[in-house]
Amino acid sequence: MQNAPRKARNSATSTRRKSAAVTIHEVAQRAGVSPMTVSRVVNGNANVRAATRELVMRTVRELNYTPNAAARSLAAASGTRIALIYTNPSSAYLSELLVGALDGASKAATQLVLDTWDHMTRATERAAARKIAQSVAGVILPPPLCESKAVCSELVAAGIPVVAIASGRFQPDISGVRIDDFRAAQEMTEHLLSFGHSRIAFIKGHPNQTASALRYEGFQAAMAAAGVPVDPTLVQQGFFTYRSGLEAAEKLLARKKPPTAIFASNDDMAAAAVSVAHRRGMDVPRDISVVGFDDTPTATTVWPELTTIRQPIAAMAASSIDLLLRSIRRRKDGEARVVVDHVVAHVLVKRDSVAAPAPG
Amino acid sequence: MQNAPRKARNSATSTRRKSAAVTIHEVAQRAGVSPMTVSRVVNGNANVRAATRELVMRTVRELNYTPNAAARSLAAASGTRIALIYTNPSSAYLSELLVGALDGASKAATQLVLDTWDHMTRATERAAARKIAQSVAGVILPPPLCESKAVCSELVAAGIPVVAIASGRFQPDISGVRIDDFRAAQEMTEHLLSFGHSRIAFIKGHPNQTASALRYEGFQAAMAAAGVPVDPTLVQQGFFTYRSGLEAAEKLLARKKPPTAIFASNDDMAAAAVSVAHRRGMDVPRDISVVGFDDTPTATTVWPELTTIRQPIAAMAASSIDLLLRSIRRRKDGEARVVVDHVVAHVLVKRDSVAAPAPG
DNA sequence: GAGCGTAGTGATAGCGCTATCAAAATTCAA
DNA sequence: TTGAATTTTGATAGCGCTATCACTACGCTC
Repeated sequence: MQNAPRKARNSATSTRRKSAAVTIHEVAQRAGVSPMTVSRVVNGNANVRAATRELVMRTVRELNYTPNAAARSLAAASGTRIALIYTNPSSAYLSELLVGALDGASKAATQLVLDTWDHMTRATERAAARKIAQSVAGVILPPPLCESKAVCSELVAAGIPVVAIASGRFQPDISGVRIDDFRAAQEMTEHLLSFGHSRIAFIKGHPNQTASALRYEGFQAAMAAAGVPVDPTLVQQGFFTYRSGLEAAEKLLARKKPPTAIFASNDDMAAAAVSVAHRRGMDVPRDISVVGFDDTPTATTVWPELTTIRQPIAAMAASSIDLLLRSIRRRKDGEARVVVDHVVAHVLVKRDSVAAPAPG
Repeated sequence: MQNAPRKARNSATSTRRKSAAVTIHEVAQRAGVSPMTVSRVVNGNANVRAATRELVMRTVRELNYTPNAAARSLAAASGTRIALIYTNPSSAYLSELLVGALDGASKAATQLVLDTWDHMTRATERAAARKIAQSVAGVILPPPLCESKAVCSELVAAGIPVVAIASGRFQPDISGVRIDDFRAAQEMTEHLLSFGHSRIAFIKGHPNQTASALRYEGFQAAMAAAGVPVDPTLVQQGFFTYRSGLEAAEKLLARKKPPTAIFASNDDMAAAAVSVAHRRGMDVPRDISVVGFDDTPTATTVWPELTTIRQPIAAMAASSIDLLLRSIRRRKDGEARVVVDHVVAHVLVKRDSVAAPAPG
């Protein structure tokens, strides 16, 4: 018994509303393949002949096709959601991080979910990690969360891929996207030395982040290489906050023989150092040079603008999404977990906060 | 040549993956109605008999049913993408804006796309607006873009809903989510007056943003209401940047009889004022009080922390998404465009930058 | 040459929901 | 009481995508 013969779908006959967006069918038709093949290419997944892949990709580009995220997550039922978990909401590079992550996510038609974990104990962190592991397919961890053994181990145990972003050191269990903090600090120190500075003070970062140690080690290494001794009284502990920078700089500049340059482990502390110098009637950079690290908005907000190290956070975030997506796919295909350490280039940005030390 | 006998589909036999969530079908079955009726009830939409509605709602509650956002947006084909366009990447509240927008978007299974428009002429803005209008169903516009006639008119002409966020003044054509800048500035001024200040300086915001004018007017109104004359030489033009705050504060504090309080139109300029005060050997708040506006991270970064007006940007962004989605739906239903002006509550946050003026 | 893997591709059937329209139930007018 | 107007409900057909599996080539072994 034949069923209703109504069949000819789509085209313009549908009574249904029409969304203007390009669909996978149009791409398929144009490329002369089946929608399924397009899907495979777009997802970089299965085995598609190189020639076919090439053709489809070109068509996708021509038509400017973007997968519909809703349809995708509905069909896959696997809701490819990636969580970005952050702790300190006022962290200076948060917006750049978000912009980058969102950009990467939207290019890949992946849903990005945000989560703030504040004031957590190790136990609640564990619980939160377990919970998030059930609702997303991957996690991006900026510092200081990526340093938390509790969080990482829980996530790894749950089998979900994790990417640590801007964590100082490569961790054996989880992938990372970062700059070479050691090398960057070394270069910055060399920059200062090249101006003739030798009494260079250093304000350390928060001790719970490996990047802090690396930056300090880079500083030490450059000083040692130049044969300039590091005066231990010119090394102050900071915590990456403006406040801590204020205190550290205060101690540094209250000395009868203050340093001629201050290397702060991040921009906020450097800005604080500038503020303290001003309060004491010193001109920056004439009386003292100050440099920071990270190139956050703070660096260009204060006056004079800070010489600093640029971390391409947005690009790093976008590439974290890529990395994560690849891991997720691999995992779904039953392949073994692969841990990647992606080191991206930093840039020494020279602005107006460095000059040669005053003679004498 | 018999084919594979796999046949018995659906029900629990489906070879397809299974998502654990309760579906509309289960609710329908349990309630003894059709899925369509459940859909209607859940969407509060059409005409459903009260008794039926009641029954369905009870069942929904019993089963703890939550609509699948992906399926919903797919079926409704409701423009799934919303654009958030911003200009100044280092704008202090960008991250809060992003967090809020992303949160709202993910709750509604809407795709959020970001776009940066920098260094644009009126012509390129027009072109960009026309282009974006083709690829998204709605647009969120933070300042200063929401003040651009070119952008707004182009978008409105294309018929796509627009929400201006934190724009000072209600615009006839487009919906807005904002605080009452006038009232907020008024309250802040009253706060200063209540401490006994009368020589209050004001640093104005960028003249291209209506919020600037409103804040200034609020200041004037409060002064007038208190019968305190505004010294015109104590009013400086700023541009919302730290640098402009620096210059304005410099002029203000160089006077032989400096003000006892400075009301800056945003936090960055207030922070600059603090810095200038410090440089001149003045203590904040003992020698001079300084207040800001917006409650951006800057407000709590500097020392002392700034008394300021909190704009709940994240919440405003989330509610912009809601507003937009509703407009999009209305538009699809062929209903007339409705323009909403949503004014949310601000908060006067008292911190450490205000004290009574020094006697004498 | 029959048998049997193995890449590469396509046909089919949904994922959970809603638009559409027809059918059924109800109300109302005459 | 009956026919018409109205309200309420349900059956059906997709939204755009992907999981699954059948099928086609093309090797390869024995």
